[in-house]
Amino acid sequence: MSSNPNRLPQNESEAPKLSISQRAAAKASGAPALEADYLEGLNPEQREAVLTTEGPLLVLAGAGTGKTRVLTTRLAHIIGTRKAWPSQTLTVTFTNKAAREMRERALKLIGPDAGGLSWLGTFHSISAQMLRKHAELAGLKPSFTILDTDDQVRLCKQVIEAEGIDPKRWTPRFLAGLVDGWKNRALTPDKVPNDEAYAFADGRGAKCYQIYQSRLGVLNACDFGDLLLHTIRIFQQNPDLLADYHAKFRYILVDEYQDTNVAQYLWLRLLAQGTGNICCVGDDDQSIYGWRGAEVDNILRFEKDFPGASVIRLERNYRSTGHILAAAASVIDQNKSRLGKTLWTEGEKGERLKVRGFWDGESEARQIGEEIEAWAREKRSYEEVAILVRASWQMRLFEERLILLGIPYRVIGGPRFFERAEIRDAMAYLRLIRSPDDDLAFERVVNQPKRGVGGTSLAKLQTMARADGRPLTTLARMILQTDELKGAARTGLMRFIDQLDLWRDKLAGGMPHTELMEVILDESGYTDMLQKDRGPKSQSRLDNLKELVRAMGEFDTLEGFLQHVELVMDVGGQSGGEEVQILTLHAAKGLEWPLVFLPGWEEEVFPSKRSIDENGLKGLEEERRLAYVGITRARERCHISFAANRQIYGRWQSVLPSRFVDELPEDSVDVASDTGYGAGATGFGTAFGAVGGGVVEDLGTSSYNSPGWKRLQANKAKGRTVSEPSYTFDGDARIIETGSSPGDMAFPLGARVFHDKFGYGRVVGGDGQKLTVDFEKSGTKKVIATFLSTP
DNA sequence: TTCTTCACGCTTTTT
DNA sequence: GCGTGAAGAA
Repeated sequence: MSSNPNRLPQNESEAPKLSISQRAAAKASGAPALEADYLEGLNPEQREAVLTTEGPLLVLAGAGTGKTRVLTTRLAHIIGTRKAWPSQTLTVTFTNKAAREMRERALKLIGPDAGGLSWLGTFHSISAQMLRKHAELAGLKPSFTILDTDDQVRLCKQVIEAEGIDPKRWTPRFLAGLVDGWKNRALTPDKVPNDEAYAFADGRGAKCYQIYQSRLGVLNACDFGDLLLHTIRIFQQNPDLLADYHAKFRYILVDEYQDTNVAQYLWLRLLAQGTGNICCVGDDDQSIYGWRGAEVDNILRFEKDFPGASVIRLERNYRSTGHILAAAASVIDQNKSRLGKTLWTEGEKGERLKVRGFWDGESEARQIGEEIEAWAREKRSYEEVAILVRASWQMRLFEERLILLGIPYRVIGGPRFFERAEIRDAMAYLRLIRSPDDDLAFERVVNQPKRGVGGTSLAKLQTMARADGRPLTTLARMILQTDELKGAARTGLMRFIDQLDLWRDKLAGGMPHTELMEVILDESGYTDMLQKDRGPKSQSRLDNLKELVRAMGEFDTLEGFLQHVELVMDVGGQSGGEEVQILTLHAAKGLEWPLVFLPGWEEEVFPSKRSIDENGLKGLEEERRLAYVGITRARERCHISFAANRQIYGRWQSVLPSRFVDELPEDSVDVASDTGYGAGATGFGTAFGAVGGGVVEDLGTSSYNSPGWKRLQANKAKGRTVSEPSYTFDGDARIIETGSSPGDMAFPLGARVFHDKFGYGRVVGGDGQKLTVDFEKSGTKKVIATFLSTP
């Protein structure tokens, strides 16, 4: 190795050796360390291309093919061969977590002495970094604040009220969503298409957006979208500045390219115009963030967008068994718009996937609980197990079950630390001390805890502030000079302003920011308020505030802490030990487990009804990619399940198996026959038999057009064993709601039934042959259904 | 101003 | 079924 670390090596053999643990082994096998350790499985041309390609490069990396390895290895190679210094590379990810992991892995390869990777981060953090340098070019002060979703919505509310729009008809949340969507597509207020502006308050959409933007300017703030948009505009309007960045960034690397939105694409394209050395890694089949602006088209169009681009396909999977891959492939193959890859493995075919139908969510959870116990009996660990659900409300049943069984588990996701009300309140106090002009923070805590400054006083302040163009704190001081406010409002506001001044002085006087936080919570009465609240949540709120103080201690200054938190809305989570993981499919991207449960595969739950309603085929295909992501998380075993009846928002509903169940390949799937309910048939028939309730619901109307019925017939035609709903009904009676306690019939006691003649009723009895229903209105008990065969 | 009551609506999640 | 949020009551 060269003794002078600052001398640029003349050729690759002189490049610094790589400090990776397996280096010795690699050497023994005669292969250069990098390739042997990290790019195993690529053919020689691909290896060469990943490491040395100049110009645009797209790596299409299927699930489990080592996507991140490709990116880190390329980065390390560029730095290791001194094609660029670390500071001359730009590496972009979507999440802070991904950025952290990338940094760790890259530093392992290039060694910690190689210099900081100061331009490795998320789109937003890198944009913020740039924007703080050139804030004045965007009409901002470098100390601008970054608003989070909550602030955004509140600002939208103000805009709506100021415009005299009915906030019930046109909700602030909706406007915030529209603005967000426009920003994702890099549309400034003047560029919003007319018809879309009409989607809000009869054509006032673009105007509201305009006002929202000018309010942001006054507040010296931007939202997340602005971080990118301002940067893009600065680049467009200042070619010489852009040229500086072109000279600076010799290589650009992008992770998860399929998740980029229009703004991010433009941002990348501007920066890549310099060297053209942009390497994007992604998988079109794993694009699951369309609903927040990701454009799969970006990856589909890559070769057009970046002329002369090379494309590499990584299709060898190192993660899952053959059956799991076959199942995933068979599902994703139904999607029309995809680039197309075929994953393969040299590993075992492994176990077939299990598909099971259950009567309801409880029995599904019960069964999954048993499977996990069996897994543990095989001396395998709980942390190897994950339950992946479509929506977070589905988690509850599993939590309850695992608690009952005493199985340790952890829910991943859930409310973020910095989004909790108490944390946001505390943060608002800090923001107000840092910048007295932060109106949103002022509004948030001026009456929290209660100081007698209620809606009327605040509204008075706001109208005056708006007329005057001055921030709320300034106006509060002015109004206190007059006798505009009386009684509690006046004393409360005065005390608030005085306290703010006092705390600000303490900070200026050198009080550590952690101590200041404690003082604020104490003197403001916030802690008192929580301690007096005997609610079930108040203790955990107090704990959270303690945790906040602890987290603040990791930063030297208040300013450093605030700037970090605005971008990274998360606090370093404790990594779990021996725990089953429960998480959403979205949160599972990028992770893997030996044993994966995929419950709740029911039409309208997964694929989600709303997704299809709102986005049609596009929505459905995204749901299908979600199914693909789910299946490919499994290394060894994968259990898919669905129920016939499910409680959604407290209401019982009959549900049908997801169409994705049908898309699984028969050869790789076992359908269990122990579903218990339904008409008790076997094979795929069981699955659909169990769903008899769903078919029955529509009896007499459109049941023969329902997807469940059609599939039942199709399966019958294929010669599979199917079970048809085997009961006749008196009139047009239909099951509309089922009880939760399964009796020994297909329709448990308590099932709610509707009858054309008698109205609503509940199942009160039955003997496997007959169903007796008590009708609420008429008071008559009547046998309405007779089973042709005993279930 | 604050407390109480009813209506509503409700994916997925990051920055 | 539950939490939020806005309208009415003390």
